[in-house]
Amino acid sequence: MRRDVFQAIADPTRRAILTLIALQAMTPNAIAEHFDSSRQAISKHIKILTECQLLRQEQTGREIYYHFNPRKIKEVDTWVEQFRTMWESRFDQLDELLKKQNLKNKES
Amino acid sequence: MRRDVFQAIADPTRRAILTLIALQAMTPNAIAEHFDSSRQAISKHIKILTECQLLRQEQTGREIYYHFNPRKIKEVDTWVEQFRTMWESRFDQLDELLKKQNLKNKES
DNA sequence: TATACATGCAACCAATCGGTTTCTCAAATT
DNA sequence: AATTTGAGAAACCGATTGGTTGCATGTATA
Repeated sequence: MRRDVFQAIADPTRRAILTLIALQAMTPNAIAEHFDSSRQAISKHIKILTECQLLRQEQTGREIYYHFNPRKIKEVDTWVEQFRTMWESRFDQLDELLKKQNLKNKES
Repeated sequence: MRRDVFQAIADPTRRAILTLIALQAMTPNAIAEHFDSSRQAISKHIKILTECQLLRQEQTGREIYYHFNPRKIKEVDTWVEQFRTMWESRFDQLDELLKKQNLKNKES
């Protein structure tokens, strides 16, 4: 049972659930109302998100409120981090770098 | 054929390929040497990464060099962005905020 | 206490995934 | 010209996925 964050956010429905829960903790029934799938299908998604700790439960009576855990989504950000400098260096910045190197070549 | 970036990076082998290619463009054979799977299995991963534009091809003779496309991985960053403020507001920062509010309450 | 409600779990199903082996094709090498 | 090499495509296979329906259980409510 591979249950890592990347596999969890691969599904668009699960990403939508996260966006929903991030705004406000909700019960499975309340979450399911936002989707066309059955309550059980949504419950399965919630289970997967909970198993990889993207959500945590808070039981009150017979209702279970699911809360979003920001720290876990940070793992994705950490992985993406290694590429950030690459898209931040735009073409014009690259051009500037090349110009400088040409200058340097001229000088030497 | 669902071919979005999130589904592409769900697989750990594909994430490793991206990390590899980000450093240097490589041919399928060169990539496959870094893994235990067969060349064809790696080729399938490359195909998926290419189809969602995380990689782009550059053919030279019979060899094909695969380049990393940073702009596409930015899509993941954009999605994660909506949660960033949530994990950046740590408990101590929240405590400070509460202290300030207490102060404000005292003053008023 | 009987009934309705909220939730989770199990069984089932078609589709997809990640891997393999085999084959084809074009380009390089001999 | 014959052979080797790099790469993609096809066929196949077991495991997993995402969905369904039906059932079990604990909690509120009439």
